Amino acid sequence: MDENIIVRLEKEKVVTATFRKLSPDKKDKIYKAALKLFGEDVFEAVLLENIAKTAKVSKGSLIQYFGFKENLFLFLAEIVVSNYKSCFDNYFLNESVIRTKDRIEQFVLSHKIFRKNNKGEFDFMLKMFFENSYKLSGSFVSRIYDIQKEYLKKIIERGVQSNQLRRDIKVQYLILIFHSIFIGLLRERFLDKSVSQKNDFEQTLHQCLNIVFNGIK
Amino acid sequence: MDENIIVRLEKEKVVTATFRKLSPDKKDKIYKAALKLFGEDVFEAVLLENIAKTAKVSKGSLIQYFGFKENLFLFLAEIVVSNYKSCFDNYFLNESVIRTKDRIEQFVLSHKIFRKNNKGEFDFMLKMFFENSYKLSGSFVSRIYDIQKEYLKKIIERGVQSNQLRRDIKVQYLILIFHSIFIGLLRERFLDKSVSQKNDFEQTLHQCLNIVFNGIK
Amino acid sequence: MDENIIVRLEKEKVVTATFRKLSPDKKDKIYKAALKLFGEDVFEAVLLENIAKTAKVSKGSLIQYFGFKENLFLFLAEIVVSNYKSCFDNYFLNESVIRTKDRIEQFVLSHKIFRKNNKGEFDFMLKMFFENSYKLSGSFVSRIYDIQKEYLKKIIERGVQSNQLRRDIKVQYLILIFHSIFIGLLRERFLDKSVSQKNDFEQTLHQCLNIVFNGIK
Amino acid sequence: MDENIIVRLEKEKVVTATFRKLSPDKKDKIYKAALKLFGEDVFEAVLLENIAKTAKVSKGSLIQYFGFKENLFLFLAEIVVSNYKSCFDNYFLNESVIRTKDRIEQFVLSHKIFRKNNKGEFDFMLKMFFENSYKLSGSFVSRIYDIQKEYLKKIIERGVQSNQLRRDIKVQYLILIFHSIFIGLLRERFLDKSVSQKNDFEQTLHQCLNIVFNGIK
DNA sequence: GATGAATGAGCATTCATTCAT
DNA sequence: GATGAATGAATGCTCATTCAT
Repeated sequence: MDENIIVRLEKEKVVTATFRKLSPDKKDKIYKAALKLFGEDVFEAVLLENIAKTAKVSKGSLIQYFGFKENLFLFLAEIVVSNYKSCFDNYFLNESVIRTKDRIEQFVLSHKIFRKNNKGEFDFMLKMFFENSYKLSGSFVSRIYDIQKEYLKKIIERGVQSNQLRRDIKVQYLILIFHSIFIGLLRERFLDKSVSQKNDFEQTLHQCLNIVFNGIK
Repeated sequence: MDENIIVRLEKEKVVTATFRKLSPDKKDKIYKAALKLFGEDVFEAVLLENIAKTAKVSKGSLIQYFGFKENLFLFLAEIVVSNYKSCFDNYFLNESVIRTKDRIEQFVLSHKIFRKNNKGEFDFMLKMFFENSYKLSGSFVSRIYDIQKEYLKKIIERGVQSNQLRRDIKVQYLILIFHSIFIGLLRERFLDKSVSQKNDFEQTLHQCLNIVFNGIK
Repeated sequence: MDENIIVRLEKEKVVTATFRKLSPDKKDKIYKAALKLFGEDVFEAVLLENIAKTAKVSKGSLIQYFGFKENLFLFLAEIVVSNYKSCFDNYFLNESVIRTKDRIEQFVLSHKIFRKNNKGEFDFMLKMFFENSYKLSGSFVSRIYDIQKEYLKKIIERGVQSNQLRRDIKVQYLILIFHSIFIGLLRERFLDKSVSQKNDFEQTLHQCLNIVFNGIK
Repeated sequence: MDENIIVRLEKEKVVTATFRKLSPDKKDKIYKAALKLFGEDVFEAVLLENIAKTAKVSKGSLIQYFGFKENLFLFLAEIVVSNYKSCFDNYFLNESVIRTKDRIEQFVLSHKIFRKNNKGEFDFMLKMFFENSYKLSGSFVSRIYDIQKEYLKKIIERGVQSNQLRRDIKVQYLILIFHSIFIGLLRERFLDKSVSQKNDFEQTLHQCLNIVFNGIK
């Protein structure tokens, strides 16, 4: 957990000094407990009592650390954003594919690895994307989306530079298209309980990208 | 309000006979009040008291009509789905454009008219799509999405028949692409409070469709 | 149903003129419905709605007939007392046994016939005797007990006159003993769910009377 | 208050750990308050609010201690049974009379002392015996009756052994007779508001026992 | 007179937050 | 600093009674 964030959150009165001084171990336990429970249920339905029990601290301590339930949520969102970003910053440092289409495909697919290594974070994100409730969660989603779009932007701009993509197309449109497909796939794969047939995630992604690259006419 | 739905909901114990027998006017008042408040806030945060006040009935009556708060929500969702469907069924009866790309574009754009004429329904749908909370809302979203995908399917299949679309592309992929872009646009247009620049809805839609139809290479 | 009682209850504002003017048939339906439901549950747990449904009248009518739920109960108790009394007044007119001990035994046993012919009344009485709740039910129990004690008194006084019973024993003590055993037997037979072995009602009654008549020394 | 009972009730989820950890003083205050109010009124008519006020705790605390109103009642019944039993177990340890008839008489009369020292418990028991309502109270009455019958059984069996009672009489009949008279006397003394003359409790008890011992012929 | 829709006072229960230890 | 007991505002739901038709 990035201590700089804790320091900043303390200034913003989201966490207290008492929380900052906690051992990293204890902070992490609280983070993990909140992640699990806010990833399972809607803000209103998550009880401080349960988070406390899961984190093996007292309800009183939780309040002492964050002042309000809402702040605990804000702290959580902050760390998840940070973890997501550092995970994918790192991914792009070690990216092995080169062609624009492949880079987009691999970026999306790499979320499978993220999910494997960060089950809690992934579930929380899904909850926020598609089943969130609390007014604050909107900001979390926007921040994650912005990060994702930023990555896509870099890939696309590089594709334009290297003449893999037509220069007459505005980058922002492509970002929107790819990001929408990404999110649409996520929803279909992880949430849609409807009768419509479940497509294979990888196959569908591959074909959709082909379509967008080649056109459908 | 379609009385057949009320009759069905009565059988399913979602509404009571007392509600069924209410004057259409009163039913509508209650529907409108629920629509407004469930469109503004999360299930847990919506108070029966406020719905009652808005609909100018007593809390006791509300309970008498629906038995439970949850049933009031279910009733509401049912009517919104019905209204959405009948609105767009009607739209397709009077559709004036012919080319596949135009048909998709017009379908999406026609939601502006839907929004103008059905502000409450539209806001409620956005709330459900992107800020819902309650477990039941998932089913609502799936139903609306399925309806939208059904429309897209018909347009696309016609496009294939008339040789406007390549025959080697599976329809389901195209549905996913167009629907995702549609939803992505909706989100960006109506919910995204992020710093990223707001794109013009119509222009963006037009360009995105062009891109998908022509390919980006 | 004795119309004189209805007239008296109207004067006492327990029932309204509207109720009095009802057809005997309808009055009886309401009586039967109240009997059934107040015999099954505690005053507070009996809903006017259910009585109305059972009697096939509207809740509004019930209120119109009695003004208050409590009055409906009072009416009911009054009729049950009356029915009980006329039933056993009649029993004593046709009594066939002569010996004091047999008369007491037969009186108690004849409640089996009362139960067979007046299931509703009998269950209601049990409910009142042992599982009542509402302050008013105390008065009902006392009235029934007084009637029963009156019968016992007559039997015992006759026994004294005819030299079947010792003259030095005060009648009131004998009444208390026999009545207590009667009620104790009723409770054990119809209500006691305890582990203690269930005794056969008739056999037990017979033996207990023998004991009291013969002494236990 | 027997702490072992509290521990057992905690296992049975009738009371919470929070309640168990309360100071004996506070536990007793709550017990006394519940005793008073459940002894005055029917379950449904007893308000948590009033118990809380009487015990000088908050309604929230009451719920924290017992979870449900019903559990508070169960706790209360448990302690009353326990208190009754230990009181009379102790009574029999110090019993001074010897003759069977006297032992029964003294046992019944000793309830006067119980009443003096345990006014709350006594009133609660009367309420449960004769004016209870709630389905659970049946179990309470049976348990108290069983305890009383157990005492009578021991006295009677000893009487048979010591040839004070005829050996040809089944003990269970005698238990029924004496217990019924006991309960009948209680009812007449403490509850009967009827017009029939009130008998003197002690005198009546004495005479009734005489009658049963000597026979009435 | 009959109906049943409308009402709202009333209550148990929930749970974030406070606070004493 | 940590704890968890104490609090009470808040809310969904019940149901006798009222009242308009």
